[in-house]
Amino acid sequence: MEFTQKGIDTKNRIVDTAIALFAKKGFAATGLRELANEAEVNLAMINYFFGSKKGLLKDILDTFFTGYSSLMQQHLRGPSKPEVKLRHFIRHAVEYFDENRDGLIIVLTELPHEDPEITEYKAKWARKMMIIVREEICTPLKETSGVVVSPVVIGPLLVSMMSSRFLFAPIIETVNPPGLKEEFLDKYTDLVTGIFLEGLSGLTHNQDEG
Amino acid sequence: MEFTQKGIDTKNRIVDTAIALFAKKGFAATGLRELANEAEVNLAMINYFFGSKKGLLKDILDTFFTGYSSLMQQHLRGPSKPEVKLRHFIRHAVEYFDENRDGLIIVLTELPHEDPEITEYKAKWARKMMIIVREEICTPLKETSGVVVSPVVIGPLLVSMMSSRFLFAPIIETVNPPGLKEEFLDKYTDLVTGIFLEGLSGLTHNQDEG
DNA sequence: TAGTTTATTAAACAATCGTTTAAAAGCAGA
DNA sequence: TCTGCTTTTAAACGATTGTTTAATAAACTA
Repeated sequence: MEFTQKGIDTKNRIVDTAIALFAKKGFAATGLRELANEAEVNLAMINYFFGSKKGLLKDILDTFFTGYSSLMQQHLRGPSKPEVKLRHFIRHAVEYFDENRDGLIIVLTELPHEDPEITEYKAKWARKMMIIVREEICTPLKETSGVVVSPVVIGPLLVSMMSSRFLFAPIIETVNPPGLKEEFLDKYTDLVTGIFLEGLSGLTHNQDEG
Repeated sequence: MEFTQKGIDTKNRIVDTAIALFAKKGFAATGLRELANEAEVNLAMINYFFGSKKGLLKDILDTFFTGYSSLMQQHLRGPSKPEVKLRHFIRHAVEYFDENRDGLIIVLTELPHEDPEITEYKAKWARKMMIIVREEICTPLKETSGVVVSPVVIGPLLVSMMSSRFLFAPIIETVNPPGLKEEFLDKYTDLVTGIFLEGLSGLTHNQDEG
């Protein structure tokens, strides 16, 4: 079964609106008819291209994980010192999260939920990422600084820090009107990097007020 | 409408199993019939006590927010230095998260989702917490250290750090079998506190391997 | 152009959803 | 025991769910 150009177009249209809707309303709370209408696509096309609703979710998760995993390979692997690599990685990861806010929200909100079809799949990615964190951060850190941390603790901690602003964004923007600041991303990256490496006491002269 | 003891019992039974199911499968993915069966309660009792499914969710969110907000009032308010208060607060918050893992997961996974009935409600709590963070952390930090951070950035960041392990727990435990370590909570608290205040470079001799 | 594959459509499928109803049961105080 | 209130029950409500089917349209290939 080969896809033609027109087919790819509608397939992308489905994925794009699915990402937006799943992030806004949640995966389970989003109906396929609503999705089909929003994407201006016939209802049956979703099952035609993705087999099932969960197949569509898997496709979305896969895209996000692939991009994130590639970022880890690219910036965390290598002989440099962990602190140096972390600086680079955090900058690119935050940027990636910003460009894929909805995908990030879907991943984080669906992560804890048990679903036999999806769980095994998520575990596969988790394993892959834990290995990198262990080999590139935990082990070197132990050898050079004597600091012993587990990858299954420091990994999620780092992800949570980098994604915090984006996960809370929908509710924050109802409290604090969206800043629309050009420099926000840089400031946020500096803050996360600074705190992760040197803590609150190591911060000097950040200004992201507003 | 006054509740009798028997009524309170079944009401609690509904809430308890709802917390477990909502955390495990997600709010929208959990059916009321499944919940009623699990709680060994008649289906109609849910609407009888909580008005609607969303009413039940609100009740759960409210309990969690009330407890967390109380913790902020208790340990963040006061004349002590921010660093000192933060140490105390983080310890108690992590403990609270551990004792209410399922409630925490429900809050975090439902947070980003748009729902007119719930959004306004969540915003009310968010506002309340932001005020405390601003007055007790951001402002003092600015005056003493010159460090300028926004409460809508540092607040979510701190929450994300403290909750990271619990949010990722379900998927991590499929990769790394649950440790069941008595001392884990203390180690985790020390790690979060240490990184938040002094960063990765400030850590000395943590061991939570396994 | 004929033949084959891919894309799209409207309609129907059975199942489940949250909610409501009206009647029965349980339980209090008088 | 009777009265008024709370709790519980079974049944049905209409709406919506994800999925499938069979037929048609469109696109590509030889």
